[in-house]
Amino acid sequence: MGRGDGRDRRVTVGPVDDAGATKLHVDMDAFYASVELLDHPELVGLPAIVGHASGRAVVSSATYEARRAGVRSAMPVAQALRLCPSAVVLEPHFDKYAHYSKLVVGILGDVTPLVEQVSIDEAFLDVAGAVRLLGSPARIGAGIRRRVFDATGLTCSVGAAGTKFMAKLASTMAKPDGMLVIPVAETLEFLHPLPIGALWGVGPSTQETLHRYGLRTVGDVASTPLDVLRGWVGDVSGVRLHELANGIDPRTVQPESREKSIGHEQTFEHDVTDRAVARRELLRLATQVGARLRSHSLVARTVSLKLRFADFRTITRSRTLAEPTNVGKRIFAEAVELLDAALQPGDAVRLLGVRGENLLADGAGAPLLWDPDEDWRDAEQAVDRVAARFGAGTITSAALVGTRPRSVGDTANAGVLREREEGRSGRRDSAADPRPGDRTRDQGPSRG
DNA sequence: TCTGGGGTCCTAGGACCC
DNA sequence: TCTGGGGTCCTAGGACCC
Repeated sequence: MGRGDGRDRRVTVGPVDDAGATKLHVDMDAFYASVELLDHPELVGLPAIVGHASGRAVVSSATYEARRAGVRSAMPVAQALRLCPSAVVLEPHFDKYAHYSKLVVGILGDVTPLVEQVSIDEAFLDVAGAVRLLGSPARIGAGIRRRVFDATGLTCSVGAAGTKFMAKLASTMAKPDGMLVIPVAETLEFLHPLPIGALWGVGPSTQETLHRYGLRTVGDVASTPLDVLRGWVGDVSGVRLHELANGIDPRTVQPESREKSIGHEQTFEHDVTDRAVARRELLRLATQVGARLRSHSLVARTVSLKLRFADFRTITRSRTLAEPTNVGKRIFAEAVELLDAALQPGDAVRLLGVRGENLLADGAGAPLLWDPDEDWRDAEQAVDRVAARFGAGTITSAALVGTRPRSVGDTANAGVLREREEGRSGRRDSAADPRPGDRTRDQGPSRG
């Protein structure tokens, strides 16, 4: 019944009560694969997957033809090809996806300013205030689908319901290239027959826990006493699951969201035992993180290292700094110490990751007069240049590294600043000090 | 041919302060 | 002198989402 119902309502230009269904979820269909097919029209209707061709790659996206053969995203490409040998493997082009994503978000922004982009291919809209001007939620949804297709040649699916969770459920059921309105009055009727995995936040682990207690459907969760549920899955998850299962989702559409962490990670093509190779990769990652922090005008107070070993065991190590930073070298210095402390002789490393956490706004307006990822000696020369131009004492060391000047009298000496930031006693910095010749090789060939 | 890369959120324990 | 309790910060791990 459930699925049949969904199909029947896919075309919503009918007597569907959409008045209260003012939360919309817009989800691009097989986004990366569909974008790639724009450039490969000869592949339309054929199985195709997007992913690197390299050994450890996984599927980023797959056409519906490939999905029919069992291909799923996050599946190893090799496994996907076993399931679907005729599938064409396409290299991803993230710049293209970002481009189309922007076009779509622009269209959504014409409907209402209340657009919350959840990922590159998904967004929520609150259209409660737009209905007077643009018509009912179903009309608005249909308009969005038409405009997106006209502007990009890509299809999307739209769900409309009374809450974000139900809207997302609706778009999922409408896929591909469909729209589904779930009238508020029919919320529980839709929800309760679904398997518990349909609940937002229920993955394999929680599902197994709930199965152990005999729960199979969302309706089962809804009728479980809250306190019992909390005992099984924890206080916060218990409350959330109980609410969602009863059609309650207090989350509003949040147009602006600030990032809480910025990181990069890389799985090696082959596990790495050479410490120097690992450090070089760490420097590359830290440099990227620093650059992205600066491009967002942020500084990180905590540097975190992620390490995955050959056996897939994964650990994280983090350190909170006395002074927040967005300087690649500084991030690298912390990360490499964490790495050296975590690594045992002979360890084979599968993946390295660097992340900046505890983000703070960088000082507004402190201009970068020197590229922070240049050598420290350049910093000292920069100090001289700046002093010559503006007069000594007009520029602070903080401005030099892109952080907010804390006191105008700060000494304009990067060396002093470096010592202050590395303030903990007894720390040697040899590990943090790549030898001169390393630099060119750090950029490494290999990628891409 | 085992298992990517970008994130968020929650839990739990210890340190530390009052 | 036999040991409370709350709050906050930090760290580590893990579940989950796209």
